[in-house]
Amino acid sequence: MKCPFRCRRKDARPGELISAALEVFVEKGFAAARLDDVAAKAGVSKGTVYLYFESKEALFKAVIEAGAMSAVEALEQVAADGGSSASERLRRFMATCWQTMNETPLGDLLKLLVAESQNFPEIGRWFDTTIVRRVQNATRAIIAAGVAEGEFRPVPADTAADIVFAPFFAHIIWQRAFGAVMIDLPPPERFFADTLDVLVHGLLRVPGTGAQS
Amino acid sequence: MKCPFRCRRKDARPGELISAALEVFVEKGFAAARLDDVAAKAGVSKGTVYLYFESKEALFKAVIEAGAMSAVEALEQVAADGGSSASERLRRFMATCWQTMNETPLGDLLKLLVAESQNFPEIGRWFDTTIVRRVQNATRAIIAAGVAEGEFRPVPADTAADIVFAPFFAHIIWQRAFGAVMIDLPPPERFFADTLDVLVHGLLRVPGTGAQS
DNA sequence: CAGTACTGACTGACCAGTCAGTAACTAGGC
DNA sequence: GCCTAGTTACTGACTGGTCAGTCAGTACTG
Repeated sequence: MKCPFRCRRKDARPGELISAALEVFVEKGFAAARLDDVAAKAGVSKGTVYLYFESKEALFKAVIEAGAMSAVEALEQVAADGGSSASERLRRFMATCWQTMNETPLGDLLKLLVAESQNFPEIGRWFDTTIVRRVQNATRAIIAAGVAEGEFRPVPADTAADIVFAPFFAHIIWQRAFGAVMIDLPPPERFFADTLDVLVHGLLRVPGTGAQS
Repeated sequence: MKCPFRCRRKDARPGELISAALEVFVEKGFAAARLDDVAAKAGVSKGTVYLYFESKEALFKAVIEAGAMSAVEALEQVAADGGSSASERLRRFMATCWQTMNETPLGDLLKLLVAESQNFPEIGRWFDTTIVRRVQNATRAIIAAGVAEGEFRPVPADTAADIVFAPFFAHIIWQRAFGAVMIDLPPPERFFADTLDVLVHGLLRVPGTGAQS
């Protein structure tokens, strides 16, 4: 179990390399990231990277897939949730998304994709079908139900879903792009609570009904 | 005036190079952008780039500054606008910001900065003080006034300002990152109108007052 | 013909990707 | 237990391609 130097751990390597690569890619971007840095961060030499991944691009794809898959599992559970009111379901769903974004690498991943998807359109498309559509459809369904039941005022569900998601997306990206420079960003919990409050209030036909905070 | 080939136009070059560079940087990112491509797009050879800019990084900074400055001027005018109600002022201010983002290169610039600011923290800081603070403060002032006059419900002005801005930021970034891949994004005008409607409704103490669309 | 805007072949650095060599483990014979 | 031959995870010096940055030379201008 103790491996001071040059130890052999075939099973652990891919995971270690992927998480090291995620860090470096998020920090530098794909083009500026050096595989020597990734290897060093994972405690191996560059040659080892090529034992487990075909190329830099293959490593990049593996990083995206690994991160996204762990996130999809977390999101999967919430879809089947049949809670009381629409605003209640929306609150719970958004809370889970927010948590997933911040506690899994999905947030970092999103920032990485925003920066790089122009150079990797296939990955952008894959991300769209695997993650974005799923979350979008779930949000739309909740809002559409709320509108149908008369709890929400008659907003177009697809646009409203985008609007609900936007502030959280913005915070995730902004934090990761400028967080180091702009120290006075609001704390995540407060941001989440206040934002959801304004959004739900904006959707409700009878204001004050779905309030919580 | 007509310059078929190898003509001399000292005054026009910097501007041409900057706008060519903006395109290439936005498309590829700083690290992956090649100066040969920038030069070709501007209709000159790579050597010419170095007659007007010290280095690739200097060109990058020039791109940012040129784009941001043209935007600041456009925003400057709106601040001194003393229009009727707070929701009216907010609508007008956001409309100008939205227009500036889409009609000047500021939107492209923002996407570029999101992708690269980790590698250029000074530029991130500069952008923060020159653009972000200004817009943020203007938005906060409008919302704070609306709250003080009782038109808006008592939300924290700083957080509310971030919330108002987020959807537009998100749309700008999303469009530029994934626009080519996801064809069914809402058209900008409709997105703007619907979003502002939900947001203003969410802020108002007496719903329906500040409506327009 | 003097001055200058511009060119494009060249250099040197950097880095993705390779591969001959090494160290760590394993199985089997004693 | 100890040696040994075979296997495999890992290393790091090396290669080849790419590209930022240079500069001697060219073509246009007045």
